Amino acid sequence: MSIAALLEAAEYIERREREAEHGYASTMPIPDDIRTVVKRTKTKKSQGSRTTHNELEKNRRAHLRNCLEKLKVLVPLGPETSRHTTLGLLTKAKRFIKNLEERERKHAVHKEQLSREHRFLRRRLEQLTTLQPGHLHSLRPNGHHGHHGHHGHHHGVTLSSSAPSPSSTSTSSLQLSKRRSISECSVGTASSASSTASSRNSDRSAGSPSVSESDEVEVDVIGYTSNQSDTDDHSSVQSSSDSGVAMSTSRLTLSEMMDNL
DNA sequence: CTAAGTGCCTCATTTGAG
DNA sequence: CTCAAATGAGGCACTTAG
Repeated sequence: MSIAALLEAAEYIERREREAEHGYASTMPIPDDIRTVVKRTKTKKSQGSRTTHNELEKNRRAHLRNCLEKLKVLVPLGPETSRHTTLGLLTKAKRFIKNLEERERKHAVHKEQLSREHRFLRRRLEQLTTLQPGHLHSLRPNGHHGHHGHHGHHHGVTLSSSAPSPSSTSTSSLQLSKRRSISECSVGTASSASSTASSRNSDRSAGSPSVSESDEVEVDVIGYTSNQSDTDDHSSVQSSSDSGVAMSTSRLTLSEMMDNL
């Protein structure tokens, strides 16, 4: 039986139930058999009242049964569906609801994580857009200063993240960086990643340029290296030229980032 | 205020399936 | 035979119309 058929059946039951509405206490038209019972109670009180009461009780139980049937449709009953009791059904429903709640909680946590990430990236973008081209050069690690004047008018910049205390890397940020580098680093990133890696290791002494030559402002958005500190909402990650820690990774042009946001 | 109606609960008994 | 479900019956609490 298909889900659609089950839903249709449930809907039918619900409709009938709404119409009958316990068969009493309803403004809806009451079926003839019930109406006669009600009439009878008004004439022959003592004897009929119990009958009415029994009818009402029967309807109430039918309503209860319908609800259980509907619940049965909603709750996955597993392989031993043939032999189910009311108690079993209710137990399974309880477990089912708990599972749903658990999933919802996990989703909420994930959503919060993503929104933090989103906030962080937004801030970074704002920082970059407000920076003047001249200032961008100051973002470069110290080792690059002065040596390569021929970069001249280029706006190319490698985002270096200031790591206030490199030893304070949290586990969550580690996971974050791993996930990011796996999911977001492209093949084209490899060169930039390696270049930033080399600059990280040697830029204080050798100073090989990690700045790409481009007419647009290039942003190494993501892929923090593992020794990089990252607080919960990334608020400690700032562009600073003296940390010597470069963010490797996928390069997006500023305009591309704008498009994405 | 009171009788009647209604909803819910509980207990005893019956019924039907495994 | 056992067990779960269905049914009948009685009772209690609450609401409502007269």
